[in-house]
Amino acid sequence: MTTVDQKKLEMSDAVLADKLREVGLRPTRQRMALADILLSQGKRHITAESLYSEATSQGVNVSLATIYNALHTFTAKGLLREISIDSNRSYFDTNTEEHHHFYFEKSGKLEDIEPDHVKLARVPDAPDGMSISRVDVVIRVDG
Amino acid sequence: MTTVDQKKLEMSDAVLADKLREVGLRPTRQRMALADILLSQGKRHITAESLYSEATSQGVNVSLATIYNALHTFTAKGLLREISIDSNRSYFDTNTEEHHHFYFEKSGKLEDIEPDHVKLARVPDAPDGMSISRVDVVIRVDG
DNA sequence: AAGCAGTCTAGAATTATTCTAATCTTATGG
DNA sequence: CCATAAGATTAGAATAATTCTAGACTGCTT
Repeated sequence: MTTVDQKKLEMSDAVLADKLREVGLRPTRQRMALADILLSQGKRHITAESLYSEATSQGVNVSLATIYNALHTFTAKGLLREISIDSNRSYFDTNTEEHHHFYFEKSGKLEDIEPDHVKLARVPDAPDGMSISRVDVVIRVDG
Repeated sequence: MTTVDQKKLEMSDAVLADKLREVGLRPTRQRMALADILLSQGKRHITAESLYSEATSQGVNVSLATIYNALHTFTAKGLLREISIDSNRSYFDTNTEEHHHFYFEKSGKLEDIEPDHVKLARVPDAPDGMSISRVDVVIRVDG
């Protein structure tokens, strides 16, 4: 954050802090650092490990427990979205808008699909008095 | 299998054994027992744990390692299909045909969607010389 | 400035899955 | 048939990922 040499912050600390407060989270030092990594750059697909190493390599000292806390609370508050590929591969997506993914089976990488390249012609009604909270489409390609 | 009182096998041992041999798996005692649970009843959504307890409660003695082996080899051979919901919830589906799912966030249960109730109007081309190996649609409902 | 609720941390604990290496089984070929 | 080799199974150890714990700390309100 302001503590180190951040050349091209795309979001000021004030804006980030507000973003956190908006969803009811206190802008603590660690959360600010993680929010900076997660929210002030473009859309990204992140894992607990990748966030952890990115943070530590930037000189930000957070425990792994805090990484998990942050990922979960951010997700619960709608700042992130979780995408699960298989039992041991799950990503957090910084893009929370309706969109879908390619999954590359070989590399294990995830990639956004251009929104207008997928279209659901028919979506079933939710059973009973339930409502649909989300539709996920994952297209697996063998590359 | 034939060792115990199986009242209403919906698939004879011979048929099951052939099914295994067809995909290059030897019909061992354990695999037969698991294949019976997995393949000779209707379409089901199963976890490692649920398969394990179902097997043991039927008096079939298999180690957990064998459960995982079976689930993975069956999946690799196309007898099962894995569906991952979130980092710690993943199911094996005995229905390997193209179809999609409702996921009930409250109960954690999965349910097939009638095939003609979902329709993808547009699917993107796979990048490069890659090809699409599978399309998964999971519709989350808040019930 | 003080206090409380919320947050952070290291390390222990838990959970799920995979590995190991010894033993056993199935399919085969003589 | 029997011997053999490749393939399977197993218990238990090992690993990996995530969560828990309890004490220290910090942002926010007054």
